[in-house]
Amino acid sequence: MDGVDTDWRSGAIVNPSIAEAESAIKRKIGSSIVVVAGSCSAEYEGRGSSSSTEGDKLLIVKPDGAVIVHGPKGFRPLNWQPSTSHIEISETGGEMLLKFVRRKPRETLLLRCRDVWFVAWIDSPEEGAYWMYLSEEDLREAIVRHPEELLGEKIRFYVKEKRTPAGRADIYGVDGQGRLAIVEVKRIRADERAVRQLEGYVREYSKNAAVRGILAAPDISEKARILLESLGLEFRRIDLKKAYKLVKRSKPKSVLDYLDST
Amino acid sequence: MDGVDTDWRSGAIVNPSIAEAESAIKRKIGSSIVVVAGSCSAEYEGRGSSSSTEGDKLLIVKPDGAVIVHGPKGFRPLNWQPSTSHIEISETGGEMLLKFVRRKPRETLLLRCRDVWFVAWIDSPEEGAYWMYLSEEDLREAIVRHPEELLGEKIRFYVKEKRTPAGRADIYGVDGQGRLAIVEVKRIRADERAVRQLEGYVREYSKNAAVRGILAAPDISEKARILLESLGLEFRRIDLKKAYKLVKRSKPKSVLDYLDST
DNA sequence: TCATATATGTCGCAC
DNA sequence: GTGCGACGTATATGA
Repeated sequence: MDGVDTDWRSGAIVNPSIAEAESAIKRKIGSSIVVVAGSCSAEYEGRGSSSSTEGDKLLIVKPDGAVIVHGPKGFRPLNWQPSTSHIEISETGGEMLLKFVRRKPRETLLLRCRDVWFVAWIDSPEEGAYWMYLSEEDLREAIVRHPEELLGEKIRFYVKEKRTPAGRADIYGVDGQGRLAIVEVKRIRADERAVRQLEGYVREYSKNAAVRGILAAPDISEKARILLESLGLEFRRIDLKKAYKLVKRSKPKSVLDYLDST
Repeated sequence: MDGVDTDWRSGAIVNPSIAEAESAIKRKIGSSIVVVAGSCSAEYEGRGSSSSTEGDKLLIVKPDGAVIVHGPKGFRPLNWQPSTSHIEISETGGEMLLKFVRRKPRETLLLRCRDVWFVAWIDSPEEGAYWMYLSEEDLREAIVRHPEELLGEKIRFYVKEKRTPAGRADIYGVDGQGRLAIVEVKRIRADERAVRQLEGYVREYSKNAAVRGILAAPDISEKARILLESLGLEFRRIDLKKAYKLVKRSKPKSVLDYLDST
């Protein structure tokens, strides 16, 4: 074995024996991000079932119990476990067995490693602040605040995310003619599901009065458009860049607030 | 620096200087799975936008151009790139910059690393065979082949995934009384969306004749059940274990075929 | 805890 | 390539 182990916040051992790998993993798991590379097979049994024969695998175990197994290709893991309630590490017949169990839903992931190429770790990893912008919530906010710019007409919105028996619609308002307008917002191209959802909300209210159903999205699929028109609903194309500028201008403090708190 | 570099199929250098890290990454990228741990910030701009401030990150770059950035928590990566068309590695002001560009859609991922904890790699990684079973397709197949065992009645199915203007229903058949039966299959607990979908397909056909709409799933949410009953649709609880046994028994060769071909 | 809705969703398949 | 629905979807949020 050719090993390196230090007092630093991270370390690695290269080409360890199975026993050495096992000991290092046991010592580091729970408090560190542990990365194990080796020639392993994997079996998963839970909501579905999967199996992979021996091949090079990269295993990542995080302090919060997240487990990720990557193969040589693709960005999606072969197997994973969002949170693991129980971990067993053992050795049998020159193989290292790693068993990750999750309860609710009951799932088990079993790794069987014949060779370990390296074990590496980062102790007590620190998280950076993270944010995304122009979320669907931001877009809703932009439409509520700037209906004329984004929808092309004046609508006074008086409630966001109103509940109805059929579910929850995005925003409700009153248009220039005093009619109720129900607006379903999508940050991405609207599909048939969005139309059906909107239809459900509109139907709920149209029992009592005439109601406009408006689908606001940057784009709409052809099938969704046909369905929407056949149901007497309206589509408003949203300019995301415009919305982004409006949100940025109207509440730039949201990001600053976040930065200040970190 | 405390480094290890060998002739083996894998290796690692621990606590390298920025220059050493850069050189190792440049040498290994493309042919190896490269794992880099360090204190980095990341910015993504493309279909969405995200930003994370300095913190411990784990970067994985695979030979096929897949890039994955993990933080200390959760099973989902902070950032990723399914395939990268262009990679730039450089050094500025004591920081290592890693820029990953993807074309179509145009996306860029920029990592800025102030410290590198380790760089590790697996050369020419080998893939094992992989398969999954009891997918939704398997379940559909099981219902088509064994309607009596799984739905509790004889239905002769004559087409799978028929297209309708409202979309695509799972399976269509004729029941004992000669009525058209449209079956929507869900491998997991059915929700309101599933009911709405089924309703759409049924409505499409009920213009011409009486049609039964059957939702087949291992479970159904309470709200979905209420909606389903109010729409005059039916629910059939599916025993997944029974379905699994039926599929395994009826076509065990699928797995064997796969094994033979590897 | 359950239910709902989003996602840089991704993936696979039909057109 | 686009369109569309499934996914071991995971994840956040509200009831």
